[in-house]
Amino acid sequence: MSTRTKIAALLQSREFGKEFTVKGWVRTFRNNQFIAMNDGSTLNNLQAVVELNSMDESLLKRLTTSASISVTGELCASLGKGQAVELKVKKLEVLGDCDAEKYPLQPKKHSLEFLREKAHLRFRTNTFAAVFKLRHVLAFGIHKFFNERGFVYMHTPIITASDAEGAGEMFKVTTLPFEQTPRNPEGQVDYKEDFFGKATNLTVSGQLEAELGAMAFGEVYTFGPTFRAENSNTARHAAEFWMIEPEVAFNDLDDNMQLAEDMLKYVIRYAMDQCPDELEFLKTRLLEEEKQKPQEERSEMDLIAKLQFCLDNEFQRLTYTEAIEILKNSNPNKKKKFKYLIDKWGADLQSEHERYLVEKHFKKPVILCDYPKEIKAFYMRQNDDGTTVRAMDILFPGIGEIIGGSQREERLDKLETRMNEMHIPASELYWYLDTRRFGTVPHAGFGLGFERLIMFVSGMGNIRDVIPFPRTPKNADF
RNA sequence: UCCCUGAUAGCUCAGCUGGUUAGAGCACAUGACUGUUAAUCAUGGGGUCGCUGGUUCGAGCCCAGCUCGGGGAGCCA
Repeated sequence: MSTRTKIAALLQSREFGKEFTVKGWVRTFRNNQFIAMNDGSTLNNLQAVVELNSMDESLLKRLTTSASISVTGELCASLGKGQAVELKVKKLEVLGDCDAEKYPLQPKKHSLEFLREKAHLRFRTNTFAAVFKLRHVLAFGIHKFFNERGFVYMHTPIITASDAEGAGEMFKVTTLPFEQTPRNPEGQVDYKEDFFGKATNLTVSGQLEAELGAMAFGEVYTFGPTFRAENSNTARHAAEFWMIEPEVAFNDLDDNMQLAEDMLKYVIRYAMDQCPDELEFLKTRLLEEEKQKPQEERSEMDLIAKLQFCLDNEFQRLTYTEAIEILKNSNPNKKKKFKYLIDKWGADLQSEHERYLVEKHFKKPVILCDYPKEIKAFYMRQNDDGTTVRAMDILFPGIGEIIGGSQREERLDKLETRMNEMHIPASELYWYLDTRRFGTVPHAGFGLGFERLIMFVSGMGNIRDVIPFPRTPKNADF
């Protein structure tokens, strides 16, 4: 068995004179002498120094970008400036060659679009190493947060037969042959012949099932893949994404908003604690990128300052009605700069309105609540005014909606009436309605788009760059 | 799906009003140099100008359709 020291540990070590073995991949080989190598344990590279004429020339020729190597040598204080320690190479072995002429990545800046096409190799770049390390840390932080608060992690089904929720277009799951699908006497596809004996789809949300768990455990959360077959071509939509959906018995909407704000702040702080190098790198990357933009489009704060600002300030809470008033009296509305002008109560807010509220008016995360019932889902709790429901959306700068949630309608009669109005078949959701029949309680929950959280924390502008192998319309490579 | 925009060397991009041999930097190869930090210097190889059709004496450039990317919108997380 070979012992190897990880670069993260070695860069911290000051055991000069001691011999270590390091294994990793070449990032660059400079001056026929200096190997910058990385093993994934840290964003930082180790400099391994080959003494001139101490190694076979043909061996050094093989030190191309991304060749895998094993290096044994003595740790010493670096003579050069960029690093504190370096390894004086005694033994060098190439484990796997990498043909520099065929290997697509070069030690230079590549566009994100180009790297997206090389998704199988992009982990080897600093940017994506940082993003996907951050993704791991944020996922872990979310589990940590809920675990510390006594939530039960619940696995809701990926394949579901309930098509009544209306959260979006669904992917069909079937084993029926596309040619000659079995038909019933009316000529429709006969799903009785299908694998599950009924039409099934990939889940668009675990919420309804999570509510069932909350009625026993009190507080549960889901964290799993979610699928939407919408033909959405934007930087913040994917066909397959991960969603976190807590559901808490006895919580009202205010508790719900507090839980969401606490959770976001907890995981952002956790990422800042665990990934200082990664965030520093991404901050610099973003500053470089913004140099290309005209002055007025640049951010006022750098990435780390933005995250810190988010931690230090209360999210702005206001009702839909208050938001409409602000928008109605806003400059862009008066000067008719909005594409969709706000004239009356009841209109759904467009992206431009949300962005105005978050980025121009309040300049911090905003929680909007108490929306008109017409523009929200059937399960949201109706307010006494008869026109609004206890819904809430959390809007983040640059991202838009990062969380959507509500207090749920726990009163059976009100829920059934609303389902009727919205033509949702109660018979198919008997199991959901049973929670309101048997020991119903007020409860609330929300859905957090995991990739949108990563986008916010990493500063990446496209959802395709925060999920390893993104699935979007016309793209399911790798 | 709609609006705008783009596709030229392995990568990033320039290419004038349609004109004869399509360029640069980086990468790669060869050599020089040797405490470099995306090393530097010299030399060299490298192109189906996204695809299909059209206009024209002549198309990288103009027109139409298609494919894919980017920005915005809708749907939402």
